[in-house]
Amino acid sequence: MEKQEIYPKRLDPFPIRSLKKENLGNQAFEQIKQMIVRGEIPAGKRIIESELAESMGISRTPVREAVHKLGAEGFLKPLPKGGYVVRGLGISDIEETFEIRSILESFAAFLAANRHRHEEILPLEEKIEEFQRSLDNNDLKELARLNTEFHELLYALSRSQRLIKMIYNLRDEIYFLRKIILNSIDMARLSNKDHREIINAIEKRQAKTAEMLVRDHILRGKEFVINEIRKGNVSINHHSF
Amino acid sequence: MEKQEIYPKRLDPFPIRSLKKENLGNQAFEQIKQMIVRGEIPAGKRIIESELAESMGISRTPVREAVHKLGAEGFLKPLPKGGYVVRGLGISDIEETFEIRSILESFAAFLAANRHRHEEILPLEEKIEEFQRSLDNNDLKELARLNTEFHELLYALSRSQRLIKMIYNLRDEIYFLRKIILNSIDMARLSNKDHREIINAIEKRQAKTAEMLVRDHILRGKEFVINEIRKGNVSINHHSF
DNA sequence: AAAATGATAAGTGTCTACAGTTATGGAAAA
DNA sequence: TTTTCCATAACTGTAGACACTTATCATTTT
Repeated sequence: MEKQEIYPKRLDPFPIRSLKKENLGNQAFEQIKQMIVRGEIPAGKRIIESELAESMGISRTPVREAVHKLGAEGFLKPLPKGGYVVRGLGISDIEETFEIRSILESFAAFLAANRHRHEEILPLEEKIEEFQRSLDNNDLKELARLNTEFHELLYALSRSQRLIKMIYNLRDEIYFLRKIILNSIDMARLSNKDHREIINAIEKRQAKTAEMLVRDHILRGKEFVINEIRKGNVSINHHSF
Repeated sequence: MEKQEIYPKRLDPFPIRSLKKENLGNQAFEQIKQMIVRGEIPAGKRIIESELAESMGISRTPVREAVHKLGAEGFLKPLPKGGYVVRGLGISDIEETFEIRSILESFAAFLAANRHRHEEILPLEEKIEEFQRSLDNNDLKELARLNTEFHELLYALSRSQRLIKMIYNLRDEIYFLRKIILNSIDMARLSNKDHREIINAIEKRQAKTAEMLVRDHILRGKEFVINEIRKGNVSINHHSF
């Protein structure tokens, strides 16, 4: 077989959290991470530093830096004799990730209920309205973005930088699943209903209620996703060998 | 001032989780991490790659790899114009870390209650007994090790690799605080009493009870530590400038 | 045809060199 | 003496080279 691995260019916007124009190492990190979480590099594929370096027009050094960081963050799995492969996620990995998210995000909601200032609620309500409008217009492609923005606003209210970072990391790990729920119009409606209730509880500083609502929100999402996978409506990354 | 930064050698054993003899990059990672969490490199000190490289007898490349990973994991804070400084922890960082730990570790206990096999309880009970003997003999220097081993055995029962890794990371971040609680004989006794109750609940598969016990266990630890810091009995890293 | 062998290619880990940038310190100017 | 300015030193980021290890594949051997 010819050496013709092509790494496709940007499909749709991936949330780059730290977009201060960075050095090559960090740029490489974000780009490669995108390719992985989107499945553009299939699970099980070995990472070849020189290949990536060439395809990005830079030297191996910054690529290497990026690859090792991705290894440390769990997106790549080290091989016994050096190098990495793209990690694949089995159903139990996905369940695990949803469950930990349910713990962390519900805790963030708990903190948000206690710590938010009143003015900070309005932007969240606006996101909910916007989401609703997109639903009513059947404009489904906006939903993923609005959903992400809603959650990011929400977590910020927890005032816990560490917690937020952990949540983002977990979300990125299952980035490729993010649209499954919202593609079902019924689930999308249910989701926004949840959001309303969550904001309601937070606004009234009912921390325990908010916590419980978020936990159930995420666990319902988990059940739906797992079911879709089991029914074969969604394919998760398979090892390419 | 002369260039004479000396990085002291190993004081007491730091738990190296992956001690398969690694490449220089990973060795450097572990070594530098130790220096940081033990405060051998003071908070606020800028990391100088060539300095570390020389002191470890290797080139800058593997050191650089290690330093960047430590940056990604939060042990080092990036400087606006390149390079890193050792991050310092304020009281609120410490509170934050304890709180997230309380969430994650209590969840691990919840899972452990549901997922453990019966034979796995005995080793935990033995650790508790050993801890008790050390207490009775006033052999306090063993307590930190036994405590760590107990908790590691416990988390393993959760069968959730991701969760365990997150817990370890958080524990490492406040490694330098680990002895404060156990240095108080009263708190150490209380701690082992907690451990007994926790194992009891887990053995009976009372998941919710175990969860609650662990949460309170950790939050009590937090209160104690914060108080010691406030009273000035313990000094947390200060920026060296 | 299957298995063993060895040359070659592929790939990581490590080192060194160098460019560009920021900090330092001392001499010149006020 | 204090401030300004410039040369120099100190570092990081990036590239490229090389050594060593592992995989590949054609050729020989059985």
